[in-house]
Amino acid sequence: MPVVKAGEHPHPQPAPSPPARPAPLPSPAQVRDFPPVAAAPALSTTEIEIIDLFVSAVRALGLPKSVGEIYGLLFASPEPLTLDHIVERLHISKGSASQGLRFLNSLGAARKVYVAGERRDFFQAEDQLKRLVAGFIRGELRPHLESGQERLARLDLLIQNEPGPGRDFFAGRVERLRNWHSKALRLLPILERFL
Amino acid sequence: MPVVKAGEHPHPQPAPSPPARPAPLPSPAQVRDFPPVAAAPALSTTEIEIIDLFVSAVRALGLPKSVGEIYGLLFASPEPLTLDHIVERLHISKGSASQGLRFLNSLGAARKVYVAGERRDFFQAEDQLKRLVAGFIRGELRPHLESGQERLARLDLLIQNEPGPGRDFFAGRVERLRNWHSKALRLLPILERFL
DNA sequence: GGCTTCGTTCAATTTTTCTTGAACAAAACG
DNA sequence: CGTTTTGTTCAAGAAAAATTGAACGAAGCC
Repeated sequence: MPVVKAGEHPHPQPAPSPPARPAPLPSPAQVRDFPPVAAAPALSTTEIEIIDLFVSAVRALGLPKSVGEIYGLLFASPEPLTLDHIVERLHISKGSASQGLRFLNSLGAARKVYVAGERRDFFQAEDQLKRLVAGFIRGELRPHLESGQERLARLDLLIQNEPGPGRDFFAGRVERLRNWHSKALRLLPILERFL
Repeated sequence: MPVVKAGEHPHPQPAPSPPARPAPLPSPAQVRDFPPVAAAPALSTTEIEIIDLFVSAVRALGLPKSVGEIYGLLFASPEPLTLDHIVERLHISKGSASQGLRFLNSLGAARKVYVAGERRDFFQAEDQLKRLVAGFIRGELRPHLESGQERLARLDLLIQNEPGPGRDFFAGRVERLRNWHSKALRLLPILERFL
Protein backbone atom coordinates (compact mmCIF):
# COMPACT_ATOMS: atom_id res chain seq x y z
CA MET A 1 0.00 0.00 0.00
CA PRO A 2 1.03 3.24 -0.76
CA VAL A 3 2.32 5.36 1.49
CA VAL A 4 3.45 8.36 2.97
CA LYS A 5 6.25 9.57 1.11
CA ALA A 6 7.61 12.47 2.85
CA GLY A 7 10.80 12.48 1.04
CA GLU A 8 12.22 15.37 -0.53
CA HIS A 9 13.01 15.71 -4.00
CA PRO A 10 13.05 18.98 -5.44
CA HIS A 11 11.88 18.93 -8.87
CA PRO A 12 8.46 19.00 -10.08
CA GLN A 13 9.85 18.91 -13.48
CA PRO A 14 11.54 15.80 -14.59
CA ALA A 15 14.98 15.75 -15.78
CA PRO A 16 16.60 17.90 -18.25
CA SER A 17 14.01 20.23 -19.40
CA PRO A 18 14.68 21.35 -22.86
CA PRO A 19 16.10 24.80 -22.79
CA ALA A 20 13.12 26.42 -24.23
CA ARG A 21 10.50 25.84 -26.73
CA PRO A 22 11.61 25.62 -30.27
CA ALA A 23 10.16 28.90 -31.06
CA PRO A 24 9.35 29.33 -34.65
CA LEU A 25 12.03 31.48 -35.96
CA PRO A 26 10.77 34.99 -35.60
CA SER A 27 10.91 36.70 -38.85
CA PRO A 28 13.39 39.51 -38.70
CA ALA A 29 10.69 41.98 -39.46
CA GLN A 30 9.22 41.99 -35.99
CA VAL A 31 10.56 44.78 -34.01
CA ARG A 32 7.64 45.18 -31.73
CA ASP A 33 8.72 44.26 -28.31
CA PHE A 34 5.89 43.54 -26.02
CA PRO A 35 6.08 44.10 -22.31
CA PRO A 36 3.25 41.86 -21.25
CA VAL A 37 4.07 38.64 -22.95
CA ALA A 38 7.45 37.35 -23.81
CA ALA A 39 8.98 33.93 -23.83
CA ALA A 40 8.07 32.30 -20.57
CA PRO A 41 10.84 32.73 -18.05
CA ALA A 42 11.99 29.54 -16.45
CA LEU A 43 10.72 28.90 -12.96
CA SER A 44 12.90 30.32 -10.23
CA THR A 45 14.09 28.14 -7.40
CA THR A 46 11.63 29.79 -5.09
CA GLU A 47 8.75 29.23 -7.43
CA ILE A 48 9.72 25.63 -7.80
CA GLU A 49 9.78 25.15 -4.08
CA ILE A 50 6.38 26.72 -3.64
CA ILE A 51 4.90 24.71 -6.45
CA ASP A 52 6.41 21.56 -5.06
CA LEU A 53 4.84 22.31 -1.72
CA PHE A 54 1.41 22.58 -3.26
CA VAL A 55 1.90 19.55 -5.41
CA SER A 56 2.44 17.43 -2.38
CA ALA A 57 -0.36 19.06 -0.44
CA VAL A 58 -2.74 18.51 -3.27
CA ARG A 59 -1.67 14.93 -3.77
CA ALA A 60 -2.38 14.40 -0.13
CA LEU A 61 -5.91 15.49 -0.83
CA GLY A 62 -6.15 12.97 -3.62
CA LEU A 63 -6.03 15.48 -6.43
CA PRO A 64 -3.83 15.24 -9.50
CA LYS A 65 -0.42 16.75 -9.49
CA SER A 66 -1.20 19.19 -12.27
CA VAL A 67 -3.79 20.84 -10.09
CA GLY A 68 -1.15 21.46 -7.46
CA GLU A 69 1.27 22.81 -10.01
CA ILE A 70 -1.26 25.23 -11.34
CA TYR A 71 -2.42 26.46 -7.99
CA GLY A 72 1.16 26.73 -6.84
CA LEU A 73 2.16 28.81 -9.83
CA LEU A 74 -0.79 31.13 -9.36
CA PHE A 75 -0.09 31.43 -5.67
CA ALA A 76 3.50 32.33 -6.40
CA SER A 77 2.55 34.96 -8.92
CA PRO A 78 1.92 38.59 -8.04
CA GLU A 79 -0.17 39.14 -11.11
CA PRO A 80 -2.92 37.01 -12.62
CA LEU A 81 -1.99 34.54 -15.33
CA THR A 82 -3.61 33.20 -18.46
CA LEU A 83 -3.88 29.63 -19.56
CA ASP A 84 -0.97 30.14 -21.92
CA HIS A 85 1.26 31.44 -19.22
CA ILE A 86 0.54 28.36 -17.25
CA VAL A 87 1.12 26.02 -20.15
CA GLU A 88 4.41 27.61 -20.99
CA ARG A 89 5.89 28.02 -17.57
CA LEU A 90 4.78 24.67 -16.27
CA HIS A 91 5.33 22.72 -19.47
CA ILE A 92 2.03 20.99 -19.25
CA SER A 93 -0.48 20.51 -22.03
CA LYS A 94 -3.24 22.92 -22.79
CA GLY A 95 -5.71 20.19 -21.99
CA SER A 96 -4.34 19.67 -18.50
CA ALA A 97 -4.17 23.34 -17.83
CA SER A 98 -7.71 23.87 -18.99
CA GLN A 99 -9.10 21.07 -16.89
CA GLY A 100 -7.07 21.92 -13.85
CA LEU A 101 -8.05 25.53 -14.05
CA ARG A 102 -11.69 24.67 -14.42
CA PHE A 103 -11.49 22.40 -11.42
CA LEU A 104 -9.75 24.97 -9.27
CA ASN A 105 -12.28 27.51 -10.38
CA SER A 106 -15.16 25.24 -9.47
CA LEU A 107 -13.82 25.02 -5.94
CA GLY A 108 -13.22 28.71 -5.80
CA ALA A 109 -9.48 28.17 -5.46
CA ALA A 110 -8.72 30.08 -8.65
CA ARG A 111 -10.72 33.07 -9.75
CA LYS A 112 -11.05 34.83 -13.05
CA VAL A 113 -10.05 38.44 -12.89
CA TYR A 114 -11.09 41.01 -15.37
CA VAL A 115 -8.25 42.67 -17.18
CA ALA A 116 -9.12 45.69 -19.27
CA GLY A 117 -8.63 45.30 -22.97
CA GLU A 118 -7.70 41.65 -22.75
CA ARG A 119 -9.59 38.92 -24.46
CA ARG A 120 -8.01 36.09 -22.56
CA ASP A 121 -9.08 34.89 -19.14
CA PHE A 122 -6.74 35.81 -16.32
CA PHE A 123 -6.64 33.75 -13.18
CA GLN A 124 -5.36 34.36 -9.71
CA ALA A 125 -5.17 32.13 -6.68
CA GLU A 126 -7.70 32.49 -3.93
CA ASP A 127 -5.51 33.01 -0.92
CA GLN A 128 -7.97 33.13 1.93
CA LEU A 129 -7.79 29.87 3.78
CA LYS A 130 -11.36 30.13 4.91
CA ARG A 131 -12.60 30.36 1.35
CA LEU A 132 -10.39 27.54 0.15
CA VAL A 133 -11.70 25.27 2.84
CA ALA A 134 -15.29 26.26 2.23
CA GLY A 135 -14.91 25.47 -1.45
CA PHE A 136 -13.32 22.15 -0.77
CA ILE A 137 -16.06 21.19 1.62
CA ARG A 138 -18.77 22.18 -0.78
CA GLY A 139 -17.17 20.57 -3.77
CA GLU A 140 -15.63 17.45 -2.34
CA LEU A 141 -16.57 16.61 1.19
CA ARG A 142 -20.24 17.38 1.25
CA PRO A 143 -21.15 15.34 -1.81
CA HIS A 144 -19.55 12.28 -0.32
CA LEU A 145 -21.24 12.59 2.96
CA GLU A 146 -24.50 12.95 1.17
CA SER A 147 -24.02 9.74 -0.73
CA GLY A 148 -23.37 8.15 2.63
CA GLN A 149 -26.87 9.07 3.64
CA GLU A 150 -28.32 7.01 0.84
CA ARG A 151 -26.13 4.10 1.70
CA LEU A 152 -27.36 4.11 5.25
CA ALA A 153 -30.94 4.13 4.11
CA ARG A 154 -30.25 1.18 1.85
CA LEU A 155 -28.62 -0.66 4.72
CA ASP A 156 -31.69 -0.19 6.85
CA LEU A 157 -33.74 -1.95 4.25
CA LEU A 158 -31.30 -4.79 3.82
CA ILE A 159 -31.24 -5.48 7.50
CA GLN A 160 -34.95 -6.20 7.51
CA ASN A 161 -34.53 -9.45 5.66
CA GLU A 162 -31.45 -10.46 7.54
CA PRO A 163 -31.96 -13.82 9.25
CA GLY A 164 -32.77 -13.62 12.93
CA PRO A 165 -29.52 -13.98 14.84
CA GLY A 166 -27.44 -11.70 12.71
CA ARG A 167 -30.01 -8.98 12.57
CA ASP A 168 -29.38 -7.48 15.96
CA PHE A 169 -25.69 -7.35 15.41
CA PHE A 170 -26.04 -5.62 12.08
CA ALA A 171 -28.59 -3.23 13.49
CA GLY A 172 -26.03 -2.17 16.06
CA ARG A 173 -23.42 -1.69 13.39
CA VAL A 174 -25.64 0.44 11.25
CA GLU A 175 -26.57 2.53 14.23
CA ARG A 176 -22.92 3.15 14.84
CA LEU A 177 -22.39 4.12 11.23
CA ARG A 178 -25.25 6.54 11.44
CA ASN A 179 -23.69 8.04 14.50
CA TRP A 180 -20.37 8.50 12.73
CA HIS A 181 -22.10 10.03 9.80
CA SER A 182 -23.91 12.60 11.84
CA LYS A 183 -20.73 13.50 13.68
CA ALA A 184 -19.00 14.09 10.39
CA LEU A 185 -21.82 16.33 9.23
CA ARG A 186 -21.66 18.39 12.38
CA LEU A 187 -17.93 18.73 11.96
CA LEU A 188 -18.10 20.60 8.68
CA PRO A 189 -19.37 23.90 10.04
CA ILE A 190 -16.79 23.73 12.79
CA LEU A 191 -14.09 23.26 10.20
CA GLU A 192 -15.25 26.24 8.22
CA ARG A 193 -15.38 28.39 11.26
CA PHE A 194 -12.03 27.40 12.67
CA LEU A 195 -9.88 27.71 9.59
CA MET B 1 0.06 7.61 1.38
CA PRO B 2 -1.73 10.64 1.56
CA VAL B 3 -2.87 12.66 4.17
CA VAL B 4 -6.05 14.24 4.29
CA LYS B 5 -7.50 12.99 1.18
CA ALA B 6 -10.91 13.80 1.37
CA GLY B 7 -12.64 14.17 -1.81
CA GLU B 8 -13.82 10.98 -3.17
CA HIS B 9 -13.49 11.20 -6.75
CA PRO B 10 -11.35 14.10 -6.47
CA HIS B 11 -10.74 14.24 -10.07
CA PRO B 12 -10.88 17.51 -11.53
CA GLN B 13 -11.78 15.49 -14.45
CA PRO B 14 -15.29 16.02 -15.46
CA ALA B 15 -17.00 12.86 -14.58
CA PRO B 16 -18.46 11.73 -17.83
CA SER B 17 -21.50 10.24 -16.32
CA PRO B 18 -21.66 9.55 -12.68
CA PRO B 19 -23.90 6.62 -12.20
CA ALA B 20 -24.12 7.61 -8.63
CA ARG B 21 -25.19 4.27 -7.50
CA PRO B 22 -22.95 2.11 -5.49
CA ALA B 23 -22.79 -1.08 -7.34
CA PRO B 24 -22.50 -4.10 -5.18
CA LEU B 25 -18.97 -5.23 -5.17
CA PRO B 26 -17.87 -8.69 -5.88
CA SER B 27 -21.09 -10.43 -5.98
CA PRO B 28 -21.82 -12.50 -9.04
CA ALA B 29 -18.75 -14.60 -9.15
CA GLN B 30 -19.07 -15.88 -5.68
CA VAL B 31 -21.36 -18.80 -5.96
CA ARG B 32 -19.89 -20.40 -8.99
CA ASP B 33 -16.44 -20.16 -7.67
CA PHE B 34 -16.40 -22.64 -4.93
CA PRO B 35 -16.69 -26.11 -6.08
CA PRO B 36 -16.14 -28.72 -3.46
CA VAL B 37 -14.49 -28.62 -0.16
CA ALA B 38 -15.49 -26.52 2.74
CA ALA B 39 -15.47 -23.00 1.51
CA ALA B 40 -15.98 -19.68 3.14
CA PRO B 41 -19.58 -18.63 3.03
CA ALA B 42 -20.33 -16.13 0.34
CA LEU B 43 -20.83 -12.56 1.45
CA SER B 44 -24.40 -11.69 2.32
CA THR B 45 -26.07 -8.73 0.72
CA THR B 46 -25.75 -6.82 3.93
CA GLU B 47 -22.08 -7.56 4.25
CA ILE B 48 -21.52 -6.48 0.69
CA GLU B 49 -23.29 -3.21 1.30
CA ILE B 50 -21.26 -2.49 4.40
CA ILE B 51 -18.02 -3.37 2.69
CA ASP B 52 -18.95 -1.23 -0.24
CA LEU B 53 -19.55 1.67 2.07
CA PHE B 54 -16.10 1.37 3.55
CA VAL B 55 -14.48 0.88 0.21
CA SER B 56 -15.75 4.19 -0.96
CA ALA B 57 -14.97 5.90 2.32
CA VAL B 58 -11.45 4.61 2.24
CA ARG B 59 -10.94 5.55 -1.37
CA ALA B 60 -11.99 9.04 -0.43
CA LEU B 61 -9.12 9.04 1.99
CA GLY B 62 -6.78 7.98 -0.75
CA LEU B 63 -6.25 4.46 0.48
CA PRO B 64 -6.44 1.35 -1.67
CA LYS B 65 -9.68 -0.46 -2.13
CA SER B 66 -8.47 -3.63 -0.50
CA VAL B 67 -7.96 -1.77 2.75
CA GLY B 68 -11.59 -0.74 2.69
CA GLU B 69 -12.72 -4.25 1.91
CA ILE B 70 -10.77 -5.68 4.78
CA TYR B 71 -11.88 -3.12 7.30
CA GLY B 72 -15.45 -3.47 6.08
CA LEU B 73 -15.42 -7.22 6.47
CA LEU B 74 -13.99 -6.97 9.97
CA PHE B 75 -16.50 -4.30 10.89
CA ALA B 76 -19.32 -6.49 9.66
CA SER B 77 -18.14 -9.49 11.60
CA PRO B 78 -19.20 -10.30 15.15
CA GLU B 79 -16.13 -12.40 15.77
CA PRO B 80 -12.50 -11.74 14.95
CA LEU B 81 -11.11 -13.11 11.70
CA THR B 82 -7.83 -14.51 10.52
CA LEU B 83 -5.94 -13.65 7.42
CA ASP B 84 -7.25 -16.78 5.73
CA HIS B 85 -10.83 -15.91 6.46
CA ILE B 86 -10.26 -12.60 4.83
CA VAL B 87 -8.55 -14.04 1.80
CA GLU B 88 -11.29 -16.56 1.27
CA ARG B 89 -14.31 -14.41 1.82
CA LEU B 90 -13.01 -11.41 -0.03
CA HIS B 91 -11.23 -13.30 -2.79
CA ILE B 92 -8.15 -11.21 -2.55
CA SER B 93 -4.58 -12.45 -2.49
CA LYS B 94 -2.71 -13.32 0.63
CA GLY B 95 -0.29 -10.57 -0.18
CA SER B 96 -2.97 -7.91 -0.30
CA ALA B 97 -4.59 -9.17 2.85
CA SER B 98 -1.30 -9.21 4.69
CA GLN B 99 -0.36 -5.71 3.66
CA GLY B 100 -3.80 -4.29 4.21
CA LEU B 101 -4.04 -5.83 7.63
CA ARG B 102 -0.66 -4.57 8.62
CA PHE B 103 -1.57 -1.10 7.49
CA LEU B 104 -4.87 -1.11 9.33
CA ASN B 105 -3.08 -2.40 12.35
CA SER B 106 -0.50 0.35 12.18
CA LEU B 107 -3.27 2.93 12.32
CA GLY B 108 -5.00 1.09 15.12
CA ALA B 109 -8.00 0.42 12.90
CA ALA B 110 -7.63 -3.33 13.21
CA ARG B 111 -6.40 -5.01 16.36
CA LYS B 112 -5.03 -8.43 17.05
CA VAL B 113 -7.08 -10.36 19.54
CA TYR B 114 -5.78 -13.24 21.51
CA VAL B 115 -7.65 -16.46 20.98
CA ALA B 116 -6.83 -19.32 23.30
CA GLY B 117 -5.22 -22.31 21.70
CA GLU B 118 -4.96 -20.71 18.30
CA ARG B 119 -1.74 -20.17 16.50
CA ARG B 120 -3.07 -17.77 13.91
CA ASP B 121 -3.59 -14.08 14.43
CA PHE B 122 -7.17 -12.98 14.82
CA PHE B 123 -8.21 -9.46 13.93
CA GLN B 124 -11.16 -7.31 14.80
CA ALA B 125 -12.13 -3.84 13.69
CA GLU B 126 -11.58 -0.93 16.02
CA ASP B 127 -15.01 0.59 16.20
CA GLN B 128 -14.47 3.67 18.31
CA LEU B 129 -14.52 6.67 16.06
CA LYS B 130 -12.28 8.62 18.37
CA ARG B 131 -9.58 5.99 18.18
CA LEU B 132 -9.87 5.62 14.43
CA VAL B 133 -9.44 9.32 13.96
CA ALA B 134 -6.55 9.50 16.38
CA GLY B 135 -4.78 6.73 14.52
CA PHE B 136 -5.33 8.35 11.18
CA ILE B 137 -4.01 11.63 12.44
CA ARG B 138 -0.94 10.07 13.93
CA GLY B 139 -0.25 7.87 10.96
CA GLU B 140 -1.20 10.03 8.03
CA LEU B 141 -1.92 13.63 8.84
CA ARG B 142 0.79 14.47 11.29
CA PRO B 143 3.68 13.20 9.19
CA HIS B 144 2.65 15.34 6.28
CA LEU B 145 2.26 18.44 8.33
CA GLU B 146 5.67 17.84 9.75
CA SER B 147 7.26 17.64 6.36
CA GLY B 148 5.55 20.95 5.66
CA GLN B 149 7.58 22.46 8.43
CA GLU B 150 10.81 21.59 6.69
CA ARG B 151 9.55 22.97 3.45
CA LEU B 152 8.77 26.27 5.05
CA ALA B 153 12.22 26.48 6.54
CA ARG B 154 13.73 25.79 3.15
CA LEU B 155 11.58 28.49 1.61
CA ASP B 156 12.84 30.99 4.12
CA LEU B 157 16.35 30.33 2.97
CA LEU B 158 15.51 30.52 -0.70
CA ILE B 159 13.86 33.85 -0.27
CA GLN B 160 17.07 35.39 0.99
CA ASN B 161 18.69 35.25 -2.39
CA GLU B 162 15.61 36.29 -4.24
CA PRO B 163 16.25 39.44 -6.26
CA GLY B 164 15.01 42.61 -4.67
CA PRO B 165 11.59 43.34 -6.11
CA GLY B 166 10.21 39.84 -5.83
CA ARG B 167 11.48 39.27 -2.33
CA ASP B 168 8.82 41.16 -0.49
CA PHE B 169 6.05 39.48 -2.37
CA PHE B 170 7.45 36.03 -1.70
CA ALA B 171 8.04 36.87 1.92
CA GLY B 172 4.37 37.68 2.24
CA ARG B 173 3.42 34.44 0.59
CA VAL B 174 5.58 32.38 2.85
CA GLU B 175 4.19 34.14 5.85
CA ARG B 176 0.75 33.20 4.72
CA LEU B 177 1.78 29.59 4.24
CA ARG B 178 3.21 29.54 7.71
CA ASN B 179 -0.04 30.85 9.02
CA TRP B 180 -2.00 28.11 7.26
CA HIS B 181 0.36 25.54 8.56
CA SER B 182 -0.01 26.59 12.13
CA LYS B 183 -3.79 26.67 11.82
CA ALA B 184 -3.73 23.13 10.52
CA LEU B 185 -1.60 22.03 13.44
CA ARG B 186 -3.95 23.60 15.91
CA LEU B 187 -6.86 21.90 14.22
CA LEU B 188 -5.68 18.37 14.94
CA PRO B 189 -6.41 18.34 18.66
CA ILE B 190 -9.79 19.86 17.99
CA LEU B 191 -10.53 17.09 15.55
CA GLU B 192 -9.56 14.42 18.02
CA ARG B 193 -11.66 15.96 20.70
CA PHE B 194 -14.74 16.50 18.63
CA LEU B 195 -15.02 13.14 16.94
C1' DG C 1 -17.04 36.96 -44.61
C1' DG C 2 -12.57 34.82 -43.79
C1' DC C 3 -8.84 34.50 -40.36
C1' DT C 4 -6.98 34.17 -35.85
C1' DT C 5 -7.10 33.58 -31.06
C1' DC C 6 -8.89 31.17 -26.92
C1' DG C 7 -10.41 27.68 -24.66
C1' DT C 8 -12.75 22.98 -24.35
C1' DT C 9 -13.26 18.08 -25.22
C1' DC C 10 -12.09 13.46 -25.40
C1' DA C 11 -9.77 9.20 -27.20
C1' DA C 12 -5.25 7.49 -26.96
C1' DT C 13 -1.24 7.13 -24.39
C1' DT C 14 1.64 7.50 -20.44
C1' DT C 15 2.29 7.28 -15.56
C1' DT C 16 1.15 5.81 -11.18
C1' DT C 17 -0.76 2.78 -8.02
C1' DC C 18 -2.64 -1.69 -6.66
C1' DT C 19 -2.81 -6.55 -6.69
C1' DT C 20 -1.10 -10.93 -7.39
C1' DG C 21 1.56 -15.02 -6.60
C1' DA C 22 5.45 -17.43 -5.78
C1' DA C 23 9.52 -17.58 -2.99
C1' DC C 24 10.87 -17.05 1.83
C1' DA C 25 11.41 -16.73 6.88
C1' DA C 26 9.81 -17.89 11.36
C1' DA C 27 7.75 -20.60 14.47
C1' DA C 28 5.09 -24.54 15.99
C1' DC C 29 4.56 -29.50 15.44
C1' DG C 30 5.60 -34.23 16.10
C1' DC D 1 15.49 -32.44 12.94
C1' DG D 2 12.22 -32.56 8.85
C1' DT D 3 7.52 -30.97 8.04
C1' DT D 4 3.64 -28.04 8.15
C1' DT D 5 1.42 -23.87 9.17
C1' DT D 6 1.35 -18.85 9.19
C1' DG D 7 2.52 -14.70 7.55
C1' DT D 8 5.76 -11.44 4.90
C1' DT D 9 8.15 -9.64 0.82
C1' DC D 10 8.61 -7.98 -3.62
C1' DA D 11 8.99 -8.33 -8.74
C1' DA D 12 5.83 -8.53 -12.40
C1' DG D 13 1.40 -7.98 -14.27
C1' DA D 14 -3.18 -5.62 -14.13
C1' DA D 15 -5.93 -1.81 -13.22
C1' DA D 16 -6.82 2.92 -12.46
C1' DA D 17 -5.87 7.68 -13.01
C1' DA D 18 -3.67 11.57 -15.20
C1' DT D 19 -1.80 13.75 -19.27
C1' DT D 20 -1.40 14.73 -23.92
C1' DG D 21 -2.61 16.49 -28.36
C1' DA D 22 -5.35 17.13 -32.09
C1' DA D 23 -9.87 18.36 -33.50
C1' DC D 24 -13.45 21.54 -32.70
C1' DG D 25 -16.52 25.52 -31.54
C1' DA D 26 -17.06 30.17 -30.19
C1' DA D 27 -15.75 34.73 -30.26
C1' DG D 28 -13.17 38.60 -31.58
C1' DC D 29 -10.77 40.99 -35.30
C1' DC D 30 -10.00 43.19 -39.78
